[in-house]
Amino acid sequence: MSKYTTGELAKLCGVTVRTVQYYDKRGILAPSELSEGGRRLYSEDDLRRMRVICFLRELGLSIDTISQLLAEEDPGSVISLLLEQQERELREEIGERREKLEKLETLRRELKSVEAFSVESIGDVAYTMSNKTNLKKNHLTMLLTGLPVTALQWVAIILWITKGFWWLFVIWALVAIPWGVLISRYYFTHVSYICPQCHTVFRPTFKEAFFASHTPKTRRLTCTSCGHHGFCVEVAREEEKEEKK
Amino acid sequence: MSKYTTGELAKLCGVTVRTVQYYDKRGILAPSELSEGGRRLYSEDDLRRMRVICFLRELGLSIDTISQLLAEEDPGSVISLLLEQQERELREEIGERREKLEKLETLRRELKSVEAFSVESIGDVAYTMSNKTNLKKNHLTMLLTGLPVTALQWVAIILWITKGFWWLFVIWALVAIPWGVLISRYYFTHVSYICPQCHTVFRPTFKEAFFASHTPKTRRLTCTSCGHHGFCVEVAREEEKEEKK
DNA sequence: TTGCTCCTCACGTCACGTGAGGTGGC
DNA sequence: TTGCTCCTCACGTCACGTGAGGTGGC
Repeated sequence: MSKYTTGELAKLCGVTVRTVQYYDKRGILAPSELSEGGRRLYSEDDLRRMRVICFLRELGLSIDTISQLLAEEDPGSVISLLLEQQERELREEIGERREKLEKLETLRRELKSVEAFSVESIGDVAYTMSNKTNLKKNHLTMLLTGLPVTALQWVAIILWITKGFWWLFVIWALVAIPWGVLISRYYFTHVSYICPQCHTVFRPTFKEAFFASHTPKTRRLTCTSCGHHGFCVEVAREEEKEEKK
Repeated sequence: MSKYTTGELAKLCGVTVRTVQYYDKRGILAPSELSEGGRRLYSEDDLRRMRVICFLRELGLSIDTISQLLAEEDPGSVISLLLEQQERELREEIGERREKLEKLETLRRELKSVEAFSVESIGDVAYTMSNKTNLKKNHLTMLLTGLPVTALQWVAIILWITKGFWWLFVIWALVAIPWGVLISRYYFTHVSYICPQCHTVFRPTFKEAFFASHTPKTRRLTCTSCGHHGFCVEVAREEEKEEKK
């Protein structure tokens, strides 16, 4: 019956000597014998137990869980539960990491388009990312309410060309122009802009926003906080809260 | 210019007061002002910085990485690298967890078929899992070397039936029987068995193994270590090492 | 005055790793 | 005697959380 020293056991199980000592300290694997000099001596049975412990650790079970399992008088009844729980936890962790990965990729993509980079730019991107769904909702509303007007426009144009009903187009224009103003007014009360200079979220005047040149995500505006003039990123406006003094 | 207390800042960023205090201690976000009573007061700029920190933490960046990033005089040049590195790490972690999940599922499946469950059964399953590829290699070898003999068998049978060449079948038998013995001998020198009683890996005699009843993964044998008789799980034999006294 | 919030200090978490200073065993 | 391995003790890692005992500010 050969006995193993701490180092031998460690090598056989692919861990360090400190890990073996630590498992002893944690009471999860005590050596079955001690030499006169106080050195740990492990038996064949100890080795088997150590291998089980290392295997379970590789699966991510905590030392507490393992010691609970080893102390159980009927391990068969709980092992399944513990393993299932561990599987659930791993699945959750994978999900979390996937979300983080997606956010990281978005962040990296968005940061590429930032011209004047500073640490606060990260905050801007974070802000746009967090309220992206609200902004999308706004855009969808615009699109849906715009559809009937656009349909009317095409009908008017087609009837003008085919039947010569030019007055129908005039009627459309009389409807569409006030409608455009109204819907824009509604829209601009539901979005704000981030100044790339001072990183404040501000609301431009309706007139400036309405006539400003823009891209799908930005609009050339003057910051009401620092006076900077340039393209500002559009975000959904936070719902109003009563102002604290 | 309103100022935020520790608690307000914490609430606005969705963290605890202790986290805010900890970030101060780590030198990553010092309050821009202290009250006469020694309480931390955070400015609007501090809030923005805190939001950036929290966002980066949500992505899994370490505080050291973040503080390195914030201290950089030109963060734009390193942010991309740091984010990519974080993505790599996340991908690695996802891979690790996937592997663990697979192992866990295999373990759970295998444990269901164990009749006399004890903690050491986990060790047995771990052992069979770790040398599964070697065992598969053995089985593949058997299959490939068996193919020509099987082919010959079918040819002999068909010619016997269609042409009446019964002597061809006799020749086949004269080749096949010694071949079967030889290949079996080869096979049994490359596998071992785990005793479900004492969990030792042992080698049965050729004769016992050859005539023993078996399933695809097990064989009914007598353990050379504890004398237990029953179905033992087949595993690939470890390569020989010189024995230590 | 009474809650509430905030303060610091020290220790705990988790599974070890590191370093120091000493010693057993071949 | 000389390396090598092992021993214990104390402290570090990481990002906080917990609890104690005290205090500022409304």
